[in-house]
Amino acid sequence: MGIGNVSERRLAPPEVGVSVVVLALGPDATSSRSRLWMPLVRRVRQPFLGRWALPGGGLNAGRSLEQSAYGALESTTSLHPRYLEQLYTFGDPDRSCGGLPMVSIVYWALVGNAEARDFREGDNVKWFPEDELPELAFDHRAIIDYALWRLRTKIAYPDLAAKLVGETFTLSQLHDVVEAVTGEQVDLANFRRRILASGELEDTGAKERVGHHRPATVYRYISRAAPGPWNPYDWTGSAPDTPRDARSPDGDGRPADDDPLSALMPTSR
Amino acid sequence: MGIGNVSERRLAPPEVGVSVVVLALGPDATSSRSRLWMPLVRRVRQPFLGRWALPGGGLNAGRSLEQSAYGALESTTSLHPRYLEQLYTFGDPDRSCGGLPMVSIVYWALVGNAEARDFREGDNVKWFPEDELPELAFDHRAIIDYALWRLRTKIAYPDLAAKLVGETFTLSQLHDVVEAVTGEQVDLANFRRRILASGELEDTGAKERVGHHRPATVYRYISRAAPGPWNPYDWTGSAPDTPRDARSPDGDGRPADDDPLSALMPTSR
DNA sequence: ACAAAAGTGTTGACGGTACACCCATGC
DNA sequence: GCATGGGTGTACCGTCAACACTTTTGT
Repeated sequence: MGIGNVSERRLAPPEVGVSVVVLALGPDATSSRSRLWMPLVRRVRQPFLGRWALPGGGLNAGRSLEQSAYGALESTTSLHPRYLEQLYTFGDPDRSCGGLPMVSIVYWALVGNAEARDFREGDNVKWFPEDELPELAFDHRAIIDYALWRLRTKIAYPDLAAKLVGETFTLSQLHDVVEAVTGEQVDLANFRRRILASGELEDTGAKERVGHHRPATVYRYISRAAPGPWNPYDWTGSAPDTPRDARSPDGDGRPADDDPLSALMPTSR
Repeated sequence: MGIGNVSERRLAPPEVGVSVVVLALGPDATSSRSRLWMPLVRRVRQPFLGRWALPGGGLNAGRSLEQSAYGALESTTSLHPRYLEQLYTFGDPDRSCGGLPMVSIVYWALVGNAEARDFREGDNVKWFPEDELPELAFDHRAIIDYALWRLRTKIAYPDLAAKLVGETFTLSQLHDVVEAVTGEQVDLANFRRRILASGELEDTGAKERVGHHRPATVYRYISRAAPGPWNPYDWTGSAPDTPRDARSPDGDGRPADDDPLSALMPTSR
């Protein structure tokens, strides 16, 4: 543990870890609408002992960064995200707050309603609504803001909303998610057409009645994965179904600044 | 965060470093057009001794990641990029090739014609055209492919093309850059309109005569950066892109472009 | 019949593409 | 004049927002 004095620390290799910003839909006390919640864990060490922080952990040798993120999330919160993507790597010196230089590879994740129930709440692990966060350790507040920005700019893509809402859903539910995330109103009629035209939704045949009105057809998200050599990991080896949708680098007309990494990562061979 | 709030770090800390994919325009032996070139350095250690690899280095304690990338680039190639952005962090176990676990925080950079002349070529540092790369060390080939993909999908934004071509330029030059990068033909008339309509170009008043024909007006890129400090809650995703320059990090090394990180990085204090 | 949500049709604005056309310059 | 690249005009097409409209359900 005790690694010498300050001057020695500056030369020491930096600490490296992964952190995860996890986002899920939850109730809004007032408006009956949904809003975003995220799990935080209380720190049990210095610095920032007692402060809330993002779930995270060290790198597991022998596992990919993504697997490490998945594992860190599972061990701290027992959550199994439906979506997991690298966000950014932070490593500026002044974020270490006097400690060792600290590099955090941050992922962001979405969990559906079903998965969110796996969550084990405790004194040191709790959900917080996105707009009522406590004081956070390190620069985690800024990281969260960035993750939220990323979600809001990408939520237009059907798959992201689908990850948040769950396995199957009606178009109204999907629509509500988008409105809850962006905070803006979206014309339902046009939303419906756009989404259906994307070809990424499949009619399950089921119908769902919300009120006592006309039932809505229930859809499922289908990944239009490239037929190529795609290796569906299997982050944990234990997760029953963690279908991460494969998105081909160019296969679809998606301009997104998204990652084709899936296809070119060394594992894909 | 990283400082294992849960499981202990089981193994030795991984090696951490930065690497940079540098892209610049250069001549094409045949077609008189331009194509992309990039500098590589020959490894002088195991593993992959003698193989070509991306310029890179370790993290400098007391410096931001971006500054470390900038510094690594300067010390290996003496290049000063006009644009520098974090690309992705690689850390899968099978990229270490039997050595220690290795995490590479990869940046990508653009240098203009003027800056490219600072380059010191040597036996162990050379430019290579993008489509005639030698065998590369580690997974650097895949990393480069990803950086190229990123460039090609983002080149539509005027600022990127401007970084490649230099301080001032004619619309034809800018157009040539885009065609060289994407490999596709772009209607010049429409290109001109689109670019000018973006409001990111400014007429310098100068004219430039290439052949013995009508002189072309010379433009300069002007960043439409929002004046004043951003409100972290203002990102509502409206602005898809906020151009920026990568300047010498002793000013302020700021990250990325399509993201608001610039505003929230700890250094901004 | 009525209310409320599901789902459809229609229109018009806007942005981008294709391509014809005029302008400036040196020979 | 004529060749060459710089620069403009215009018609067309696809996409999407706005919003009126029809359908299906339970009471």
